[in-house]
Amino acid sequence: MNLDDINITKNPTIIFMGTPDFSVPVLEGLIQNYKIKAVITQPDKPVGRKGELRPSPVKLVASKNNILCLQPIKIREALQEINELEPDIIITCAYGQILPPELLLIPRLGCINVHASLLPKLRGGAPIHRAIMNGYSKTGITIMYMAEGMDDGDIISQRELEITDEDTASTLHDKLSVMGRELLLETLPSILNGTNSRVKQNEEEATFGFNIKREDEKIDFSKTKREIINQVRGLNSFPGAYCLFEDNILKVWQCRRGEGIYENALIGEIVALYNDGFGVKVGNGEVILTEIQPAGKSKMPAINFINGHKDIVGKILK
RNA sequence: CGCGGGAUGGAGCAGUCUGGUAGCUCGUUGGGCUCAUAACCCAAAGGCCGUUGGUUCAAAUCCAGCUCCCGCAA
Repeated sequence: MNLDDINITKNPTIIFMGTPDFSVPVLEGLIQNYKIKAVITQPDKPVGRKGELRPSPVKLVASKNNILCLQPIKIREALQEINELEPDIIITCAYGQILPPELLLIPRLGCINVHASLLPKLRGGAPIHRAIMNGYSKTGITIMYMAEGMDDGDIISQRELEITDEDTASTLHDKLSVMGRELLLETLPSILNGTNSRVKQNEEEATFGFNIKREDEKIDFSKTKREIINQVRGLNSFPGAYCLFEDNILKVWQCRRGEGIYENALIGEIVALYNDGFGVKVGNGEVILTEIQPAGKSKMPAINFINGHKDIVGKILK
C-alpha cells in the first residue's frame, strides 16, 4: 500500500473511537496514513487510591497529534456533534460503549470495528484474556462491520495468530494490537473503494468472552493443572489471578506444571518446595507457583516469599 | 478525608504489645569438600531499623506530623 493508492480513494473523513492501550497502535497507524477528523474516547476516570482523573491512552495520542477529542459520558449525547462532522466512516477499536443504531447509520461507509478474536468466537469485552483462559491454541483479529448486537456484524477480514505456551494476556495483547493495526491498514483501502468482502457470521458457532469479573480471578485449586495455568497466564499482567493464604489475598502471577501426584494431600495444600517456587496440590496433581504477590506487598519471586515464610509446607491455599 | 496492609544490610521476613548487645532464611565475596553442582561445610563483608520532631538515663520499639509502596473498593 502506498500513498498513491490512498489518494485514489479520496481523502475520507474518518472518526476513530477507542479507549485503552490496545487501541493506541491502531489509532497511530491510522494517523500515519490518513487524516483523522476526530477521536472519541471514554471520559477521564478516577484511577487508583487517590482517585486522580486520568485521560485514556487514546486521548493522549489524540492530544499529541492535535486531533479533536470528544469524551461523551453517554455516546448518545454526542450524536449530533458526530453528525455535523459528516464522517465517511467510523472506525472503532475497544471503545467501551455499545453504539446505538442511530450512530451506525451516520457514516456513508458504515462503522467498522477491530476486534481481538476470530469472530464469531469470543464476542464481547475480554477476548484476549478469554482466549488464553479457555486454552485456545489460536486467536486473531477480525475487521468487521458493526451491527446492533454484541460483535455480531458481518466480517470483512480476519487474520490468525498462534497462542504459544509462553503467551500471557499481556504478550498476546501486544501482538494482537499490532496485528490489528496491520490488518486494518491492509483492509481499509478495499472498504473505502467498496471492493471489500462481507461475510455473515455463523451464529451457531458464536461464543462469548465477557469482561473479567472478580470471581473469574479466584483460583479454584480443584481444577486441573492446565486450567489453573491458563487462568494465571490469561490474567497476567492484569488483573491477576488470586487465592487466599491465611485469609489474605495472594496474587499468583506465574506458575508452572509440577509432576507430583500427592494423592493424600488436600486441595490447595502446599506440598513441596523447589528452587523457583512452591508446589500446590490441585485437582489432577501439582502446580508450582513461581511468582506471587501478597496483599500489601509488591510482586515477588515465590522463592523470596519462601525465604521469609518458613514452615509454609502443609498450609492450605483457598 | 472510601477501607486496609507495609517501609529493618542486596531480596524476603522476625523483633515493636512488655523500650536496654541488630536476628532468621537467602543472596554476595573468600575458603573447603566433591568427578562435578543450583547440593553440603567454614568464614567474611554489608544496617544511623523510610523521614522529621517529641517523651526517656536509654527508642527499630512509645507519641505526633510527613513521604513513599501495595491490596481492596470505585
